[in-house]
Parts: sequence; structure tokens; C-alpha cells
Amino acid sequence: MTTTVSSRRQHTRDRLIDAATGLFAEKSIEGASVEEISERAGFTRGAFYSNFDSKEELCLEIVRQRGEQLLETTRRALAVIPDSPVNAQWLEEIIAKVITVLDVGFTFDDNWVLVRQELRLYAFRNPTFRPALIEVEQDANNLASEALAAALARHGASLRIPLDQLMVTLDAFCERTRVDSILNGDSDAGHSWRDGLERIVRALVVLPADEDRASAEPV
Amino acid sequence: MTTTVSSRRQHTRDRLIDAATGLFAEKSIEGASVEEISERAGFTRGAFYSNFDSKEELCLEIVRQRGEQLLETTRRALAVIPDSPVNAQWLEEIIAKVITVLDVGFTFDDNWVLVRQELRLYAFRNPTFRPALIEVEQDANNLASEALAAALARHGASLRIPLDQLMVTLDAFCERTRVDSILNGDSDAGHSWRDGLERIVRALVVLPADEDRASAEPV
DNA sequence: TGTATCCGATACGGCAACGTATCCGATACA
DNA sequence: TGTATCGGATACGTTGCCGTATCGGATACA
Repeated sequence: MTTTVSSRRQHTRDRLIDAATGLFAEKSIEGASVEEISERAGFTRGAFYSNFDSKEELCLEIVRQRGEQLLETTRRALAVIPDSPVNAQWLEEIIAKVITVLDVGFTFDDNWVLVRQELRLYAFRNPTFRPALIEVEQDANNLASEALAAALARHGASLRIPLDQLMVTLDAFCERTRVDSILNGDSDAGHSWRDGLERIVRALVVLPADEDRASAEPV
Repeated sequence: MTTTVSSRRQHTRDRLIDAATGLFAEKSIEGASVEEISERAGFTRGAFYSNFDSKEELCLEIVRQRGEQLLETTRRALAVIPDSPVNAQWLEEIIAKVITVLDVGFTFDDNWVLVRQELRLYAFRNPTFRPALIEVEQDANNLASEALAAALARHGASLRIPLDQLMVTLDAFCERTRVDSILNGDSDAGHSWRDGLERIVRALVVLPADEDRASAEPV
């Protein structure tokens, strides 16, 4: 059987990917050499080139893996919403879900916040890589926004801005806040970005009970 | 007189800085070699090292220049607000100012949107460079948010989220929208991000006439 | 017009990363 | 246990970039 062999290969691929992710955060994608990546993973360049054609292909693999994790996490977090009873705390629940998705799914850990930005810039200058990144982010975004739209509709709530913009705003705010806190050396232990995120959601969602005609423009 | 000589020097410094900015956008900071920068500027490495100790110092100079432009633009755009009459269109005027500041000042052109992100990441891994970038962004942000706060107070308006968060949100949304449109190849000719920005501001500002007690929480 | 200075070009040695070709030990399987 | 394959290590030549030391032409100024 090739099982054992194949799993060995997968193991070294994983270690290379982990090492690369860490180094991309520390030194940027262009700044991390193939040699360094291999070394940190505990291999030589020979192993690297035996597993990937180039650094670009490794980036593709990273994005693929993250994409799967992202969809998986999002699905799991949102699957609960349709089943939840229509009660007074539904907004709190939705906010909690949004936070979960943004935390675990989009931004994950400190490394990933940085690597995600690196990958975005990398995609800009790399025509081959670009569509892969765009697709992954689109898919995740679509899944999340559809679920959110459904939840809102179910409770008769509306938004003060279009749903698409809300998604972008939440994601961008969250990412930026985390990058700033990393930059300023705040360990962000309290996850301060969550408070801001919650406030934004509360400010932009119009509850049906509000009778808030003056400024509420259903979208 | 050293006038002629000194101005020649300034000229080559400017050309080096321009070349570097372009290359940073195209190939990332780490990806752009000193050789390439010098060459694009029409010089050799000799000229580069005669003007800057290192790539890092050049980055510092870029940030300094941008910082000045940023403050200057912000001041000019906001100076008009205190003089404007208290009329019905004041919100439109403020929105226009915000757009001006974010457009010209923060994000500027496509290159700068990308370079700004590069610099943020560069600052993260460069202890010497970090405080410089933080200070510039802080100063500009403070200036803008104080002016905005004053304008709002003057008209008795309040916000649905804290002012600090609003600033971050607007900036992050704007930047992200522009990066996405660059990534997707939209030339962004219509400056679509402006519409979104305007909607967010309208959604988060509570006009005094609204009597919008239900969801308005003055900050 | 001569001389000092300024400033970018040239020349040099050295290093780090690249990608490939080859090797060799371990595992799979008959 | 013998043999083929697999997967990572080693070895090699090449290239690009680095930072410095030195040079030479142009400008300033007396």
C-alpha cells in the first residue's frame, strides 16, 4: 500500500505549509526564502522542491486549505441560526455568530490576520494566484451573507446599509482593528475588536419593534 | 551658493522616492531591490547609497512626506467646516469633506492604497520604522476626528457608535473597497467606494431632528 | 581661470538564494 | 529476502543583490 508513504508526504507538506505561514507573517511572502521555509520545517530545499514547484504553488495550497476551513467554520457557526427560536435574544445570538465567523473564520489568529493581508497583496501582483484567492473569499462571503440575510428576514429586521456593504464593513473593521492592535503591541488579550463589532452591528440593524422610520431604509 | 547643488540633490531624492513608491506597489517592499529602484529612477546604486543609508530610511522619508501631505490636505479640507452656516445641507457638506480627506489624504491613488498596506506590514516587522508610521497615522486621525466631532457638536448631531470607531470604520471600509476593486480589475472609475462611504455616514449619524431615541445613543 | 567640493558612476569582493541533477536510505511488495 | 519505488538530502553552478571604496565630471566661488 502507498498509504504509509503517502501520509508521510502529507506530513512534510503540512510542516512546510506551517513553517511558510509563520514566516510569511514575520518576514512577508517575498521576504521569506525557500531555504528558510524548508529549514524551519526541518527539511532542506530538496524536500521543498520535491513537494512544490514554487513558492507560488505553496501559496495556492495555503489558500485552498484556509478556504476549506473557512467554509467549514462558517457553515457550522451559521447552521444553528435557522433552528433558533424567534425570541428576544435573537440579535445577541446573531452577533455572537458573526463574531465567531469573523474570529475563527476570517481572521483566525494574529498570524493569519497578517498573512491574509500578505496574500491579498501577493494576489494583486500574481495573475495566476489572483483568481484562487478571490474565489475563496467570495465563496465564504456569499455563504455568510446569505445566512445573515435569511436570519434578518426571518425576524423582520432590516439594515441601514446594503448587506454587501455591511459584510465588507464588518470584515474590514475587524481586520483593521486587529492589525492596529498588533502594530501597537497591544496583545489584544481582551479581543477589544469584538466590542466595536457588536456596536456596529447594533447600530446598523433596525429591529422591527423600533418603528424607526426616520432613518431606517430597508434594503 | 549651494542652492543649485542642493536642489539637484533634492531632485534625485524625489525621483528615487517616486520610483520606490511605484515598485513597492508592484513588487512589495521586500521584493523591490535597491538596484531596481535606482535603475527606474534613472540612476545607479551609487546614487541611492549617496542619498539614503538603506531602504528602511527611504521608507521613513516616504512616510514623512506623506504625513505632511496628509495633514496639509486634511487641514485644508476641514478648515471650511467651522465657517459654513448652520443649514440643512450641513450633513452633505461634512460627507463631502470626509470623502475628500479619505480620498486625497488617506488613500490617494491606487498605488498609495497598496503601498500604505505594504508600509503597515513593514512597520510590523521593523521596530525602528514602526513608531514613525504610527505617529503619522495617529496625527492625521486625531486632526480629522477632532474636526468632525466639533462639526457634529455644533449641529447637535450624535453618532450611533463612538467617534474613534467611526473613523476606523470609514478608513478601513474605504481602503478595503479600493483594494478589492484593484484586485478584481475594476478600474474603479466611478469611485464606487464613495457611495458606500456616504451610506455608512448617513446610517451612523443621528440628526437632531430625528428624535430617534430608540436606537440613538449619543456618545 | 583655477581650485575645492559636491554627487553620482564605476569597480570590487562577497554572500545568499535559486533551481537542478544526482544520490541514498527507507519502505512496499512479491 | 530481494528488488523497485519513493522521498528527502547532498552537491553544484549560476545569478542577483548587497555595501563600500574609489573615481571623475560638473558646479561654485574666489
